[in-house]
Amino acid sequence: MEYNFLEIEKKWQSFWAANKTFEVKADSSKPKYYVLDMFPYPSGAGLHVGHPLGYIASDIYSRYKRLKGFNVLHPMGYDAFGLPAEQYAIQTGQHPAKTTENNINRYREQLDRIGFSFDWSREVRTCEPGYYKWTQWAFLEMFNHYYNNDTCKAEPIAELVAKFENEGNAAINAACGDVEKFTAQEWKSFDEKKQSDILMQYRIAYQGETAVNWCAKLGTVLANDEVKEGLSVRGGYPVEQKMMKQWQLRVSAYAERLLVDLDELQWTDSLKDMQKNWIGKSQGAEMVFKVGDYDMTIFTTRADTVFGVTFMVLAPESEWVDKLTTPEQREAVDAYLKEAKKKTERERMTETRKVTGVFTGSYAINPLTGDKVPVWISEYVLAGYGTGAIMAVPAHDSRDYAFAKQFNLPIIPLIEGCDVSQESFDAKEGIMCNSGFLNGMSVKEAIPAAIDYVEKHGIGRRKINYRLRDAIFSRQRYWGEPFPIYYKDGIATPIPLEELPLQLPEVDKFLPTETGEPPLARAENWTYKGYPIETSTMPGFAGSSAYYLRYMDPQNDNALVSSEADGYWRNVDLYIGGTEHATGHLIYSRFWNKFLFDLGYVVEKEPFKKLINQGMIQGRSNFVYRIKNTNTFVSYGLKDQYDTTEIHVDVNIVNNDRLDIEAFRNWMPDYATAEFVLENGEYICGYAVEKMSKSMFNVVNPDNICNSYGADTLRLYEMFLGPLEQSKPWDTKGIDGVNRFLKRLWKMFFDAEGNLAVVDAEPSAAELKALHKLIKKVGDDIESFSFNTSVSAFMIAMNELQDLKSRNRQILESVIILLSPFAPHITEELWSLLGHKESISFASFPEYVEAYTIENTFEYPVSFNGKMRFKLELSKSLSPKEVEEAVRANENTEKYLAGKPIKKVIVVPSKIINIVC
RNA sequence: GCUCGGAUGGUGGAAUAGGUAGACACGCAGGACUUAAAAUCCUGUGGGCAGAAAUGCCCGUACGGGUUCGAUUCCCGUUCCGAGCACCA
Repeated sequence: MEYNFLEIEKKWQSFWAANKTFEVKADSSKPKYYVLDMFPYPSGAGLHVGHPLGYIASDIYSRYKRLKGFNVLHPMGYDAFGLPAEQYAIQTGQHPAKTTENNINRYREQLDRIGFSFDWSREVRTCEPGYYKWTQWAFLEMFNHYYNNDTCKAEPIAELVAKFENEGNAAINAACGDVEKFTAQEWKSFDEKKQSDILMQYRIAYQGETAVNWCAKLGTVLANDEVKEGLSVRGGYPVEQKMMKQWQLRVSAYAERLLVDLDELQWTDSLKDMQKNWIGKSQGAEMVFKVGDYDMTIFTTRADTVFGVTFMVLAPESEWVDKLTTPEQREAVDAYLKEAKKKTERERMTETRKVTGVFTGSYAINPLTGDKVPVWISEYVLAGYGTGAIMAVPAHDSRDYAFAKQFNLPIIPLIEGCDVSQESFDAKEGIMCNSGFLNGMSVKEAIPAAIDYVEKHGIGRRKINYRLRDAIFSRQRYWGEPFPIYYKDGIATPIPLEELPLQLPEVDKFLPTETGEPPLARAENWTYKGYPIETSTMPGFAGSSAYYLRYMDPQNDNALVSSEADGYWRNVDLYIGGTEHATGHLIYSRFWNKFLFDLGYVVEKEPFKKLINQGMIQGRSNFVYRIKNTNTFVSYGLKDQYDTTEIHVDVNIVNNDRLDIEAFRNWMPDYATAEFVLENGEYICGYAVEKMSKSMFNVVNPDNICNSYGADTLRLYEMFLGPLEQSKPWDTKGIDGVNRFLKRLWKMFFDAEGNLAVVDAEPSAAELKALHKLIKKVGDDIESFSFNTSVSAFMIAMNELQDLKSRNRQILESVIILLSPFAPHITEELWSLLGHKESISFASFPEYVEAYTIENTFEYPVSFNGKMRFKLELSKSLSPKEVEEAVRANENTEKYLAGKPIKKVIVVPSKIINIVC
């Protein structure tokens, strides 16, 4: 009987679907386990072999947990809103809903072939109204709440209004924008518009003027994590800074909790570090400098260096710029601002070392020394961080130093013995000098002492700043969730909850209007009760921020998730996905969850307990070498004898770096008449490891692998390739090894005639030892996500059992249970051939019995003075004294010792004996 | 520039409470079966030296030091590669 994987895999995939094998219910009699993959954006290109890596790992873990008796929730869905579908729609006129659906269907076909144990009855798609109703709902909840810094949680905006009516806002400690103080009387005297504007400053989802990343080519603003090196992540188009009024989420209010709660998560340190850096907490002080009649506040982490301030610097966008520019300097300042504005973010970054700036004409008074210092404007100060203004200490900050050198400003060293003639001294160490009452202190003492001093004298206070900015939440695009907001006389007003979802309207074109408004402005009757509805849509991360909650209760029309479902499933126990979401999705999702936690909708304050980042699978590209100006190709080993051009060749027509010459001639018309210079009768290709992409002709499609080797082989091979979290190249040539393993496993169950040949008998000690070694290894490996070494362990165990000619039923049944998470189809088939009616998924993971694996004799390698010499066989573990006697008694070792005395005996239990003589 | 992570045969990779480095697999070489090929099975395979052979010796985990009876593993320094952040005061 042959191992017919095509038939077997099809059979069991249908079986699982028909029997709903992997559908789960909230079942409180069993412990729950929630395994989640980062759901894919269904792109037009389909899946390549790199995509399923994480899904295979999570599937192995899910199937393992089921065998261990857990009620496992393992769902899948699609992150279906997004730019590529819309860009494609603009080019082709096809509706993004249509292309998205086609892509989803293609994805589903590909996923189904790999044999995942997803509960597809819980599938979600972020672009479906039934789903995005809850995205809109969460947005409105954020709109209707503010962040109370005293209680450290989100609270209803209605409660805030009540406080305003009673006592004004003087005593309110909330995360908010710039708001003037007002009394209860004043609040009541404000008109509706003014009150609305004030409340907007407090809302968690709010509309505000801010510097945004504007991408002209995409026609939309982007969040910080959607921009890399001044270019948009999607498309790679230039991005510029622009002041715009946008919807934002007050993520910054949660900065401290997002930071602190990282401690309890089982995430890798590197990912936690990335989030910590992104949140960027820094402790320092705010200090007030008088400039004429104004009090200008700055933020510093080096309060100790205030005696070395020789100038001040404002960000070009700072509101102080206008106030402090003197008439004489007005022209120069305007010219500078105009230049600065013209630059894209990209240009600013590449010119990072170029020092630019302009003097405002005003002077500030150093509050400690009383010195008069000039106030400058420069791009190196950021408007969005701190107060947008700094005190410059050129002796101890390299950026201030560069500026001072450029514009010839004084530099005062503050640390004994430091040399600031060539560069600044940035380290926080040394003894203070030139610093009044701080003289003689170490820097570590001086920082708090300086802050204490300014606090006592009312010139400043302790302050913590975060780099984490509020998330820009609107996009001027079509293919996203519409905002459930309309403008009643210019006042942003929510559409009532019971009227959600607000469905995405049809438009004639997916482009901005002639007047530059977003595509939704093209929709007919895009109004609510006659008032205009918001025309921006929500960004990609909106729909992916709470999808893990929706899987718990996907059909619920009355709540995002019922409290019963949430109370049972709680949060994700294991989350697997790429590291590229470290500062985007994984921050937003944590924020979103904490907000819902504050409101009592969810019971856990963190969404993802354990997180594994699977590495990327890279492509292994092949090259041919064309002799310049000819159509002749020279083999890899001979290419240096010619002047050649390296050309990518499709890896599918290369086998083991040998080019299939006929296939190459047929590959592209240009090569039909190609000539070859061969070595040993073959054309050898060069290779390189690169990103898997169409343009490099190194894409390997999982469907092809399933057709020629089967899904079980694909699954095993992807795991066998290397550690899960490491990036590694795909190379199809190694796949024969795991395929051979499965074929040999299959053969173990049958005799030469093809009949099932399993023996019912008591297993031998040797068989039990091989099995229990495997149980231990596989169990430990799965728990630690070392799937590559467990695949090896299966191969080793099978070799051992083959040597023993084992056909023992008990042993083989246990082996296939162990293997079933990795290779579910072949093991289901064998399980059923062995007479089991139920799916192998309902079997139990075999118990490990240590007694079977214990050795009766110990073979100790014996080393003398560290050099390995002999092996010594002992019947049991011995003490050093007993070992010394055994060594003396042994012919070999005594020969080496030749009567010399033994100084010391070191015994490393069950590993090695070292004799020092 | 700052913060992390990594470097082991021709290839992917095993092995860390420090204890026989190179498991397992690919590739390669040789052999069996076959008219032949595929498939399958067996043997060998880090480098060097000696030997007819069994075998023995030396060198080897990016490089240079250190701790230790003993280091791929721990510590210090260097080089190279990868990822993230990027004027965050």
